[in-house]
Parts: sequence; C-alpha cells; structure tokens
Amino acid sequence: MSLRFAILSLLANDELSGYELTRRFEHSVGYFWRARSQQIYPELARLEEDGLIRGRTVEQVGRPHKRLFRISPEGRERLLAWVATPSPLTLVKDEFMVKVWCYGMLGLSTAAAAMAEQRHQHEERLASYRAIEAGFERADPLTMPGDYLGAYLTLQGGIAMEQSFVAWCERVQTILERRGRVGQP
Amino acid sequence: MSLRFAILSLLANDELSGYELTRRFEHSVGYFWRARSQQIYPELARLEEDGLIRGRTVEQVGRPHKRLFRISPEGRERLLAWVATPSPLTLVKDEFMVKVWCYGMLGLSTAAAAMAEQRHQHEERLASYRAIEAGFERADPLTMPGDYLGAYLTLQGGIAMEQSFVAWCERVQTILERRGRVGQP
DNA sequence: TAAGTCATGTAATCGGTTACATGATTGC
DNA sequence: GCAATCATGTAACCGATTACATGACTTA
Repeated sequence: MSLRFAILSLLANDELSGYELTRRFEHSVGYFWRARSQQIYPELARLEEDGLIRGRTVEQVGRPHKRLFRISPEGRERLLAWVATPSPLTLVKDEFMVKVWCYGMLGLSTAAAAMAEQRHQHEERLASYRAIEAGFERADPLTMPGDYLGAYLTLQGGIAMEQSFVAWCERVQTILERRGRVGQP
Repeated sequence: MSLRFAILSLLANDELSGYELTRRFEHSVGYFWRARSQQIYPELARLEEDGLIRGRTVEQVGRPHKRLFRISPEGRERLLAWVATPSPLTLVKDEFMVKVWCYGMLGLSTAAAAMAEQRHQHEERLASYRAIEAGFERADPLTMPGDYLGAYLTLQGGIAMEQSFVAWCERVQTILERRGRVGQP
C-alpha cells in the first residue's frame, strides 16, 4: 500500500513521468523507499483509474512520447490523511546482521574482513548523503520552504543512521582485533 | 535465501523445535530478522530434505509430540561458507520516512504528534534492548565465549541504531516546534 | 559500432503475510 | 467457561524482483 503514497508524495510537488519517477526512487527518496519501473508503471495506471492522479500524453520529437502525471485534489486529500496516520514500528531486516550473529563460529580474520567490507560500503553511502546535504548549503530548516523540509529531515535521518552504523562497525572491529590478540593468536 | 541461514544459525548451538524457533525469531534474533511459523515449518522440511539439518521426534505426555532439529556437518559447512560471503548494502524501507517526506505539506501540530508517537515506539524498543543488555551483566566481549559473541554484537548494533533514531526524532521535534513559533502561529 | 539514455511495459517467480485449521493441557 | 500455551501445519494472496521485450536517438 505504501508505494501508492510514495508515488503520490513525489507527484504532490511536481508533474512527472514514470521514467522520471523511477529515477527519483533511485536517488532522492531512494534511501528509505525503493521501487523499480516494473512496479511503478502498473501502479500509475491504478492510481489514474482511482482518480488520485491525472496523466497527459506529451509528444516529443526524436524521442518516445511520454505520459506526465500530477496529483488530483482527491489524491492530495488521501495522501494527507495517510501521512497523519500512525506508523507501525518497522523492522530492519538485515542479512548482514544474521552473519554477525555467527561471528563467534568464524575465524577472527575472516570476520574482521567481512566487517571491514561492510563498513566500507556504509562509509560510501554516508559520503553520498553528505554530498546531497551539501546541496542544501546553509539552508535553515526553521525558515526553508515546506517543499524541501521533508527531503531535508529524511536526509538528516539517513545521515544519523549511517553514522552510527559506521561507528558500531569500528567498535566491532576493535573487539575482533583484541580478541584475536588475547585469545586465539 | 537468508531464512535458511537464519534458521541454521539458531540450530548451530541448540537443538530446537519449530515452535521454539518461532519464539526465538520473536525475541533474540527478532531485531534484525523475523519469520513466522508458517514460513519456518516448510523451510525446516526443505532443510532436512537437503540434509543440512536432522530432526528427531520426541513424544511427550499431556502435550503434543514435537520434532527437534539440529544442524548437520554439511549444514554447518554451508552456513560458515555463507557467513564469510560479502553482503549487499541493505536498504531500510521505512513507511514512516515516506510520511516525514510529506511533513512540509502538513500542519505542524499534526506532524509533531505523529513524530512524538513514533519516537515513543522507538524509545520502548530501545528500553527492551537495554533490558536484554542487562542480561549480559558485566560480561566482557573480549573474553566471552564465541556462542554469545554474535548475540552481544548484534544487540549493541540494535541499541546504537535505536539511540540515534530517537536522537533524530528529538531534533525533528525541535525543528517543528520552532517553525511553529517562527512561521505559522 | 557499441554503449548509454529516454521511454514503457509484460510474464514468471519468489518471499512473506493473512487467514484458516486442529487439538490437548494449564491457569484464571 | 475462557484465554493462554504448546505444537504443527495448509491455502490464498500480495508485494517485489528477475527476466524478457521493444525501439529510437545520442555520445564515445
């Protein structure tokens, strides 16, 4: 059900095509919701059928035609009603954590290597978030227009999560190293 | 595919029934992987068929019989091979974040209320993790037996994540309050 | 000429949830 | 008498991924 609303959120401020929506899901919204074109196109059709969005076809020269969608008043109404709704606690389902659960069975150097690799990936993601953050420059969350507030707040959330994940990785690495020195040489 | 290995991880140190596994997925492993009985029983059957676990039936008085499973040598081998494998960066797919994305469109008091509610849920989860942590008492991660290391490390990860999530919530609440005072009264 | 971008879809499959089904024992 | 605990499953459905499909234009 959330995909509908994720799409509506993006169409609330802009008129977009399925292709452009797909790209947005890879970038801006991409750090807490993801969807591929195969999901997006059918959902757009359903949203239009339900009258929550309206589409128009734009013919282009030298390029395939496209359909641009914008939110309808009913769509906006439904979106706002949903946003105010309480959310269930979402569970982070992380395959990597299942592996960490097994680190006690593993040789310490193997565990340390796997940990270093994962930490590196998260550091890269953190860096990419920082790059987006730089785009906000010295924008003040107290006075910035409402259109950007959500993007700013969620980005800060993403940064906070990645920071503490990386910090935890460092801590685990230290523990593994010291265990290696104390216990099994 | 990860469910297989999550089950194997739990059967690596203990001999458990499907029922007991279901309970473990609600508690110990529950903060980074979840599975219900409807998934677990068929998977146990498949694991046994593939020779990665072995089961035996235990007749009980006044209670239904149960099947206890333990990992096989092949199962352990496969598990360890998988654990050393690099993990893809997992995406946190969070419905609540989609809502925060829309906070700019919402009245500030509505947004603040939704935020407070979510924060409260995470504070409760953090408290439950702290309670589990207390069970480790003053156990030293440098010298604790390997059987507990994974549980300890993942728990620390869960605590770190919840802490920084709650901290982010506080920050957002402050921003929303101040915007309320400065902008729309 | 090969890869990449723009643009939109269908089909098969899979992992997971919801709902359904059964049945005995124990404690309030 | 009712709810909870122990114990194991099946069936239907749904959301999401993988693979497949098409086609023109642009850039290296």
